[in-house]
Amino acid sequence: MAASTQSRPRGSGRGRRVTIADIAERAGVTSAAVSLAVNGRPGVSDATRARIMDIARELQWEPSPAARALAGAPVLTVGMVLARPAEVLGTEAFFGAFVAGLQEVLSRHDYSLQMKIVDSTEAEIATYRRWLAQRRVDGVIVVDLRQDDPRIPALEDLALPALVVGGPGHHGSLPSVYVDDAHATRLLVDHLAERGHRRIARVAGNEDFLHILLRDRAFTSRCEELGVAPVVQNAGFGAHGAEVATAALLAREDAPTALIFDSDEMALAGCHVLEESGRRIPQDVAVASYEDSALTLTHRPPITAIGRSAIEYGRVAANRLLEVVAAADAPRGTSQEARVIEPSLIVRDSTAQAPEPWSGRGGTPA
Amino acid sequence: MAASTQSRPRGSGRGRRVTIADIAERAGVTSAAVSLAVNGRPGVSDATRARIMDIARELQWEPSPAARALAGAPVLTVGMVLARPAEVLGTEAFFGAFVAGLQEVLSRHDYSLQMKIVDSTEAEIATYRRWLAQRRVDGVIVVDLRQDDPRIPALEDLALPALVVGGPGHHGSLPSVYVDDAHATRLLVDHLAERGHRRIARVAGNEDFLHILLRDRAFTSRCEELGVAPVVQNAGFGAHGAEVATAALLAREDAPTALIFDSDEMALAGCHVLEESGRRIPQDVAVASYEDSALTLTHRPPITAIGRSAIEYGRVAANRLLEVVAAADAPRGTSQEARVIEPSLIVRDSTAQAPEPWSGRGGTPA
DNA sequence: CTGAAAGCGCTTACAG
DNA sequence: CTGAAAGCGCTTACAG
Repeated sequence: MAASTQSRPRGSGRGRRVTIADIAERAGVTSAAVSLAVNGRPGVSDATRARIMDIARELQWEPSPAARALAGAPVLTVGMVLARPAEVLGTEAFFGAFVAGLQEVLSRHDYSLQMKIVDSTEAEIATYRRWLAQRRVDGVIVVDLRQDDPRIPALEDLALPALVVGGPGHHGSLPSVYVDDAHATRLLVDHLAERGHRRIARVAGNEDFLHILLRDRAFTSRCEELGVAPVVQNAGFGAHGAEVATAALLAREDAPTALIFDSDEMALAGCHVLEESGRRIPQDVAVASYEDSALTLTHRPPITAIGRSAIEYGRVAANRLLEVVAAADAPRGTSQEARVIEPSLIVRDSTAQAPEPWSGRGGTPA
Repeated sequence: MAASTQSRPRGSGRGRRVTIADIAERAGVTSAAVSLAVNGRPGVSDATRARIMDIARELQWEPSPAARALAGAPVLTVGMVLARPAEVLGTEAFFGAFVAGLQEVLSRHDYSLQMKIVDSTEAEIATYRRWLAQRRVDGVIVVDLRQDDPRIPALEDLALPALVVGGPGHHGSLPSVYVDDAHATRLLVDHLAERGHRRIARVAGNEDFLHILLRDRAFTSRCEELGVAPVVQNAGFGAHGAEVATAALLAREDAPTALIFDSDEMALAGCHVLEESGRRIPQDVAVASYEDSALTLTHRPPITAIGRSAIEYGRVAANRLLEVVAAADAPRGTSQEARVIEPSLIVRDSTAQAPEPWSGRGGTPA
């Protein structure tokens, strides 16, 4: 190893680190001048600023985040607390993609994302409180929004810049970004109705989450508007729930001719049940998913899905959070507003065909 | 909002924060004594320590990470740089699960994970250098190990505690954790050979990565030991590559009777091609995957897979990294060693059956 | 076991 | 535009 073997200061780092004092000495100015110069603030002449910058580069100076934070500057970190077990997060395609999108934007702005996994909503709120007291983060991003979520009043009280992912509604006075699930629902229902389906079922995920609830409502009301018979089958989350739910739907006398699943994982699981039962997709049953992914694309037939890219969702959330954090320093601005992501429908073969006429084994003809 | 509207110190936080000076004053000791007490270090009597702790709790004191870091204490953060676009990361099931496993362990130890996405290996190395200079992290975790990886010598030089995920070999003098891919390969090949397969193909991912290369080698040599004809079909990563590769294999005169895929995503894509071509799994072709997931389990038939849980891999890596970081403070210990994760084989229906006798359309009979 | 002090590397008023 | 200083909240020697 090329590193010096003599004992170095605690932690790490080879030799003494370069500080603004070193730069100041070389430049023949005070460290305050250096601070102003490197932070692009007025107070030094252009000539001195240039000289200082050159020396900083030459000395390979890097600012100390700790010193900056201690002196009151932003810590350039945002936090996200997850009150779900690693097992659940790890198996959900949405999580990885969302985080990747967040990271991409945050990294570009020299921000980092601090994540923490806890096991209850109370622990989540306690973490926000602690992060604020420690000045560990400049803001937080709140996910998995629920109806009447206790985190919202807690955060409103805390004066910690926060962005809620989810809505509309139920995010109190906090800024939010969300995908318009009602619109997505209408896209799906309209598409299936157009294809001639008159009995459409929704295989619904965990209804604790607000967006699931919003889909339920939009689904029922849109079906009714179109004179279509809506069925909502609760499935909890995950593949297994979707299998059971699909089987239950198939067993009905008036079995639906089209199924909409809340996630790509659920859709796949449902498809397998359909195939096993001998149904063909889309000839016997049409299938669509609220979540697009490599899986929906790869499946045979490829599955019609809502093009809400989780990566893009992450990017939008990160950009919005950075705005919110920046606004927190400024005089109270108009940062409360929500931002909506408009979903699109990607039509694929799984809904390519009209349902075959029902050969009278019960159920109301449309 | 209940928060005070009067101007508060820059950043955030309501009112003046509680410091060890406040505790010291209340307890009638110096702040040094408080520091010793709250950090569980000797130097204060048990009685004073207890009194100090009580007051700290009462005042809801939280240590300032910035002040601690500036004073030389560990920053309680580890870093991970990813030199892959968010798009790729986001669609890979492994990433989310691995991160979830890392986070679970790190969170429990009050460590946080700092991630950064860059677009080249050079940028990755530059990031390590910068993080070290800034004292931003206590250590880093290196993923996506390649043959003769330039990051290894760079990190050996940098005296930044680092854990390599990958191996064996090619991690230089750095500690490493890895899944024994050679062993996994033998498990798969042996299983298929036992089932009577004599023409086995490996649909291989991106061979830039060391673990893919190690699988290739182990695959060929094990097949030869067992008198089985090995075929390695390069597919790059992702679903599309796997489809093309599978189709190519099926087109061969001596088409294999068993296919091993490098990931669950690839396996699913391959299965769809098989199904489209009219092949039945496992009657006509057996399928196995190096990566287990909800998808391999949900598929019909369920797919035989290596039980290398990405979440568990993340947990092991996190624990090992924490050891490495702790060892960096201590006199140079024996932290260079590698730690191996032993994979297991989960047999499912996709390999349930012996291949049907080859009705003489070419190829060498076994 | 306890006290008084220096120092970590910045930023931010406040004088000149 | 520039200088001298205080302060952020800790930890760590170093004396008593």
